[in-house]
Amino acid sequence: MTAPLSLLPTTRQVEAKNADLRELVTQLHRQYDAQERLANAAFVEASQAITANFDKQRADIVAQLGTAIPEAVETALRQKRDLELEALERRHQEQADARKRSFDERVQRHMDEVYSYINALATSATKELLDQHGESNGGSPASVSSRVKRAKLDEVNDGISKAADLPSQGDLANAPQRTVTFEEVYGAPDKQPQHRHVIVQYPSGSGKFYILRCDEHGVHFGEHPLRGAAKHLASAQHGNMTKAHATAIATLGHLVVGCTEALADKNNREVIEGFKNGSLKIFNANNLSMAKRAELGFGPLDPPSSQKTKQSAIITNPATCTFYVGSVGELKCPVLILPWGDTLPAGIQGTLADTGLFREPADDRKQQGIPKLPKCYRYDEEGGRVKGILGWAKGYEAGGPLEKKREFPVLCADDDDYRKWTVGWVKAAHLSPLDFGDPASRNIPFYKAARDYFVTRVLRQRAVPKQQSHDRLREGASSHATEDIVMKDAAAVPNNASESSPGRVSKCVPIMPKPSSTPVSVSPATDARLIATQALNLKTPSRSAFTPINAAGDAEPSGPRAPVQAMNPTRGPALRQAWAEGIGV
DNA sequence: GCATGAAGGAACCATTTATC
DNA sequence: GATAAATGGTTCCTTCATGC
Repeated sequence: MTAPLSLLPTTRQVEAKNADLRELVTQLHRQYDAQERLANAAFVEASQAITANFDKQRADIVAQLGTAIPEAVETALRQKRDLELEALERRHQEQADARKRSFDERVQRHMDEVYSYINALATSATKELLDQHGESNGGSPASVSSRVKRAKLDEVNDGISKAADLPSQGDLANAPQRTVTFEEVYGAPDKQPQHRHVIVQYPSGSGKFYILRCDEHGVHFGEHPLRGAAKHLASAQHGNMTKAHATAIATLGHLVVGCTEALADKNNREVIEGFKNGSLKIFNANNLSMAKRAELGFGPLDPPSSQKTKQSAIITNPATCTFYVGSVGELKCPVLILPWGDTLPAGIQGTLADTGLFREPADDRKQQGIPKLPKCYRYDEEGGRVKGILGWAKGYEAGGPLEKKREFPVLCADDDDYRKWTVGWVKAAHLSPLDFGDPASRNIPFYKAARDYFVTRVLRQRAVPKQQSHDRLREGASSHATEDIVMKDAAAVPNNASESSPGRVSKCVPIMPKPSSTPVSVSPATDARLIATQALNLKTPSRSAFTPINAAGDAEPSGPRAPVQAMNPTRGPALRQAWAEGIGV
């Protein structure tokens, strides 16, 4: 029995070296996490500063001029802001990548160094052990007590596995990479721990004590931490790992240094009593809201597996004046992302406000069938009336926890006749790219109408200077009467007597053809209202500007939408309901 | 054969989120 | 604001392996 004991100094050396590594890696982790939190906070702050600067410059100009800000200036300011935001985001990402690379390299360098050291020790000690038994047993390794040899080799390998983080070799998987002192767990008179934990001895009678917590997800466990941790590992957050207690220790265990059975009992009595009488709470970041999680430095909850693919492709920053596919289940149609201000680049004269998407917050939108304004924006309001979008609301900014829940103003290509298209809001999760050059895109409903619109109206606007575009639209009133579009401001136009359902206003606001008799006005918005008002007095097709096209089922007025249904017989109430649910219109 | 411990399933509860 | 759905932690139970 003397030979195996000769390995003990080696084991101690291995464990000492391994402990050093664990401490080092823990420190590196802490430094890295702190750096990330600071960098993220700085990024959010810088984003908000850019947006605030944009708002301020815009407000200053308006104050100086005393009139509405010129479109060219507005566009220039917006482009400048967008460029600054893009540059900021790019720098932030590059710096984050660099920090991660540096961290990984430092950890790997230390682990390689320790692994080489331990490997050399293990090789040397094992050779020495075998040599000793070879001398006393005629050189036959088989004569060595396999149990003793196995135990001692395991001891050595245990150290190796800790250093090399290879928890796949049976008992070796129990080796944790983290340590914590008993004082840190139990607390000291001058420093109480932020969270109290039950200490478990694992394996039973081994003299090794652990607390279990998941730092990655901010999850702490209650009276039965082993079972709680095992269940947590078996959840989707950890890829449905096994519920094995050894895995729980190896993955979430923190070895409590300086703990004895008596100390563990003392700690556990107090903690369990605290849990029972309510004086101690079990912290679980999974039970916090997304905003609170972000505030505390935890990432968003992993989406359900069924949503992972979908969410990974969420478009949170779609290009304006570009067609995407808006999808609700298997129902799709092209949608054109509208600019926040001037909608001329999208081929629509006027501004986003002229579309009628904004209504007074105080009015009863729900009763009138108009959707609530998305919460993702800060709105420019005057006298309770929304005039436009100022920027992203808190949490929805780039990199914010709610970025994926953004909604965007769109023109829905839901008819072959673009003059019957509607405007509404579409969620980021329901957007996907639309490639007009992809033959597969031809299967998307109204693909051709969208493509024609894009070529004849959007690209046309890009090809001519802005002022000319406005002039062209106005001049076109005579020569392209049925081609040009102005937005009808639903808020400004009274319900026409011809409405089949007075008081029921569409969730979507259709765009209207510009009549040839339209007078040229100074303000595009005013122009749009005038035209729209007159348009309602014209003998337009049976479809009215305020047709509740998304009204579900039997509630839908039969007259106004009938032509569309006749053109697209597949568009029944279910489809419209799906759209109403999906694009928030 | 019995006792014990571990693994895993299922029910229950708490919480968040989405929808109406 | 109410409700349903989804998710995760806790608890209880059954099954199985192991040691005596």
